[in-house]
Amino acid sequence: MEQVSTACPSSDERVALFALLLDTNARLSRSFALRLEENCAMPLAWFEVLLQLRRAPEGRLRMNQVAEAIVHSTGGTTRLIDRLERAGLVVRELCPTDRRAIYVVITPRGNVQLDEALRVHMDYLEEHVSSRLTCDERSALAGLLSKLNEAR
Amino acid sequence: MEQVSTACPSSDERVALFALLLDTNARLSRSFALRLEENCAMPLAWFEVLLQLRRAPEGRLRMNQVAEAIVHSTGGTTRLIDRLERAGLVVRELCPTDRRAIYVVITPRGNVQLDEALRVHMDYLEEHVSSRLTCDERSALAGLLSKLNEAR
DNA sequence: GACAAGTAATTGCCTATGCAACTATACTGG
DNA sequence: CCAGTATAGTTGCATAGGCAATTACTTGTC
Repeated sequence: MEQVSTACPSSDERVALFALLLDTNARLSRSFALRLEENCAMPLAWFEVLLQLRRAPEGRLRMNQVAEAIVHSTGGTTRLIDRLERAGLVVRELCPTDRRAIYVVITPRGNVQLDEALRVHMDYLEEHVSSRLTCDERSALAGLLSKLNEAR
Repeated sequence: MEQVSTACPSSDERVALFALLLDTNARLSRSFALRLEENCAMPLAWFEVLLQLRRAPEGRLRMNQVAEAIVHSTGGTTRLIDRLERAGLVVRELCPTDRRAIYVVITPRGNVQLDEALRVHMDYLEEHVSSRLTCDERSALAGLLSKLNEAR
């Protein structure tokens, strides 16, 4: 009647779900990152930053907001933005009301590159997402991920 | 009638879904990795390897299977297994029928540590998954992720 | 207004990991 | 059986990223 130990949790349904999430994410990001690198010579992290900047209401974010948005440490974000700035895709701007803060702003060149990357992204999504999930399934998935992702 | 450019895809529903997947994964793995490190002094990658080994039918996997299972390069996997072996959690075993191949096998010590890590994992899942998704929602999510994750 | 505590960003240092080159072994067709 | 090709794993090298310490600024308290 009794299982190996604490009811053998390695086959628990939630353990499997967590593993599946990691796995799905790893495979999709990996294959998309590869395609993005091949077609646009752009690392996935750059794409994430540029996308977050475009989505931001003011079209700009502060360093710590970038870090939060892409789930990086602030230290890592500093260097990531260094690289993006060196590539001319973003610029740092001082904040007039708080001299500690720095805004990250996308440049025209950054916008062009993001548009290009988004075209590649749409093709990728067509192949890897639209072909596997219907529109209803996609919105169901989005809803579930949102719930799972809720801050406490 | 016409949008900014290719129909402004940065707000496309699928783009958002992809971003949400990255984000959810990043937040959950980060917070779980932190907890695992605090409570078991075990990196998330070690946990993934040990879990995959326990799930494997024979209780062992070859190097390339480990790499595939955890979505790492083979080079990265070599060194990851180096570290796990140095910590005494797995051992490498020669394959009698193919002298190129190497089996990775979990040790008793590895099993003990994995059990401990699984307890921490279950607590984590209780807090972060069970509290946000019902059982039905979890299985719906698993189904959707599986479809999305399907190899072509 | 001065001091303590809090916050934003950067930096030093370290580790993990990817890619490509390499070695060793296995398979395949003549 | 040999040559050529494919496969398994490891290594050199380079880079991205985390953590903790640091600097600079701000806010709150008296």
